[in-house]
Amino acid sequence: MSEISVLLPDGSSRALPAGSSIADLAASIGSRLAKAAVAGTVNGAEVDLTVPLFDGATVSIITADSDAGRHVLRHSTAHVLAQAVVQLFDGAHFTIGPAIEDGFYYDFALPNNKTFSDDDLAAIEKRMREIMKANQPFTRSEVSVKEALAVFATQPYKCEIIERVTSGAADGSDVAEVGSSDSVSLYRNSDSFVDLCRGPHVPSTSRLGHFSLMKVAGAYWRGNEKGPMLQRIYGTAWESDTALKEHLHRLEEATKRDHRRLANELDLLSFPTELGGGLAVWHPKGAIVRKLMEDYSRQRHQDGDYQFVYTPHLANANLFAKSGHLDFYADGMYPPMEMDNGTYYMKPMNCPMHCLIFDSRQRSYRELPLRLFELGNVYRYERAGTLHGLLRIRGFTQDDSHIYCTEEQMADEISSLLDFIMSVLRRFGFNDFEFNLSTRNPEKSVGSDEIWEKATEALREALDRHGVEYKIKEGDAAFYGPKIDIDVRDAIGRKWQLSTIQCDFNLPERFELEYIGSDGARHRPIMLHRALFGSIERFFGVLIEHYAGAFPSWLSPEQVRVLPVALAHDEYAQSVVKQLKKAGFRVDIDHADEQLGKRIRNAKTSKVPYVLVVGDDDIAHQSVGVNPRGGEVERDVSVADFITRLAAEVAEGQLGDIDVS
RNA sequence: GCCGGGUUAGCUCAGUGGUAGAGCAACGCACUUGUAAUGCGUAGGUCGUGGGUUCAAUCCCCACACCCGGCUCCA
Repeated sequence: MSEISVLLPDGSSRALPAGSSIADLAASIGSRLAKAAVAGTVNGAEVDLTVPLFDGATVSIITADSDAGRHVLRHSTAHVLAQAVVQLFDGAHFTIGPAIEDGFYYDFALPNNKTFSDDDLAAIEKRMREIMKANQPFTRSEVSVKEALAVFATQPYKCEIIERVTSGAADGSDVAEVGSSDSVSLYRNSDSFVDLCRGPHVPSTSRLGHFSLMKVAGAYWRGNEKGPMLQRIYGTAWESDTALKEHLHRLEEATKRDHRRLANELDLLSFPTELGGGLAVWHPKGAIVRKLMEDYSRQRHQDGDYQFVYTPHLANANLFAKSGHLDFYADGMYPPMEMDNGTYYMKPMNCPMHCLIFDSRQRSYRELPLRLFELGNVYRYERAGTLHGLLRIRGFTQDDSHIYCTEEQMADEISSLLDFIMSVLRRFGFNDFEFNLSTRNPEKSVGSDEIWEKATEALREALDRHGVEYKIKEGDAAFYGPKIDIDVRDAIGRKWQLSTIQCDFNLPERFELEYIGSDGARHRPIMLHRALFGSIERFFGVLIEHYAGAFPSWLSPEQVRVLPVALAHDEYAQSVVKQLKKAGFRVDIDHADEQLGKRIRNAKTSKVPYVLVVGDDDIAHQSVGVNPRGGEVERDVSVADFITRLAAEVAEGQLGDIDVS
């Protein structure tokens, strides 16, 4: 019997009978591996477990509990979803169904523009489980384009995909479905169901099952809002029931820290219907946190040689015509107000006004870099369906700065900005940063090749100088210049885009900004836009979710709550409150008209960092019982001691306990 | 803006073609309590807004506002 030898990822080689597959290889290594294997790679390409191996191949086994393995499970589950829908809904057209983070989706078009209901979802899930129980093998085949078009004669979307791929017009999503060669690969898992797919897939439907259909939503075909609206079914799928349960549990935890829910529960702010969509009012407790955020921001900007400016909320339309924003973004601005002396708009950004300040007198190179800073209120008419609590809002406040500098100063300025940004974000408990460099989109940009090259290089240099890793987002820049975006990860690992540094070659041009150089000649400055929080509102929303509402003591609206054990201790409690207030803390008293346990509970659910309980012993010793959020009770702490400790914690910006449960 | 689902007491939510209920919160009384829910009682709602169908609408239909989940968009 002839043998072949294959190379494994650890560098070892393994002999197998000729004709062996990856499944055979896995079985020869161990039964657990065989059970966990869902696909493999041969010379780097992902393939099905059943593919026969050849002598000298480099082979790896993809197991269900790896990222690649889960991807295969999810994609295969998506196929079964399509199969179930096609079986249950006569005349349904199926389109594409990729694996995504944590799961998969599949897009369908139902006859007569029908839509799926929750009951439908339950029925579909039931059918999927039947298909999985039936243990149908996924069988791959390659057919010609002509044959494929015949197979999918009743599926117009599939035909469109096939035609796009073969005509070379395909994009990434098409290729994932089909592959990109002259032939088309199909996966058939019963006589009644076949789908276009590049694969790989699990060997049979019985390998699936730890999944759940999550929700149904509308989605445009090809993401084109002028195209047809399809019905998208989202699901999640995992390698085990345990993993599935953990995922569902994570979703529940994320719901608990939803900033809209917590903002309401903690009485921070609200979105009154009477105000209109996307507009918030800040209640006293939210306003305290906001003020602390703003105070901190102002202090840091003052230390960083920024100059503070103020500009109005309204401007004559001429200003936005000059800046070019009216041409590009009129739809996203609140409608114009016609006045006696012209047309006015709410400002959707502060930059044009800062340019006016720069241009208000002649500028010297000696003034550069000139850093103008404003907590600027702007209004953008975000489309109704896009509003999302504080994260997408119509009236908001940017911690906005525009820095005017020379080309030579650009790299240093950007580099120190990166330090500045990270230092500020760390104060708010963010330590995990990701950087993205967005480069020019040649189809949609202003400015010379030379200046784009220079600016992109300056951004790149600043990133390199910090030794941080970054992703390039090709063509993702604004039309006026390249940018760096900074994402942070929160306490439960979710990613948020917060800060941005953008180069702008457009506004200095349009406003004809100039400074006098050391050579006595006029030069055009480079303009940098940058925001650290992005918007105060959005940042606050992210902070609420990051801390799950349990703000660190320096930010907490109520830092201490004092509870007298009984009425007799009220006077002493008041004196403790007085001392704490004198020390500058935000403190409340909760009188003894309810049981102590109840009042402790109330304080805990309000997420107050420190509960102080005072009774007879404390009056005798001038002490307090300290019950810290997320910590152990400590009795007989002297008031002076507690003040010293809390003062140190607040001053050092100790970030308290981040609830990562 | 598009596709779905919603809007009932301060909050979280039940419910019905014959004008409504729970828990928590509020208020009152009793209890005076040493570390996460004391007991009893009281009050509180034009059932999002405006039309329509009906003898009768919180419930069915239409429009609008706002919210939620997605899509698209995000200077």
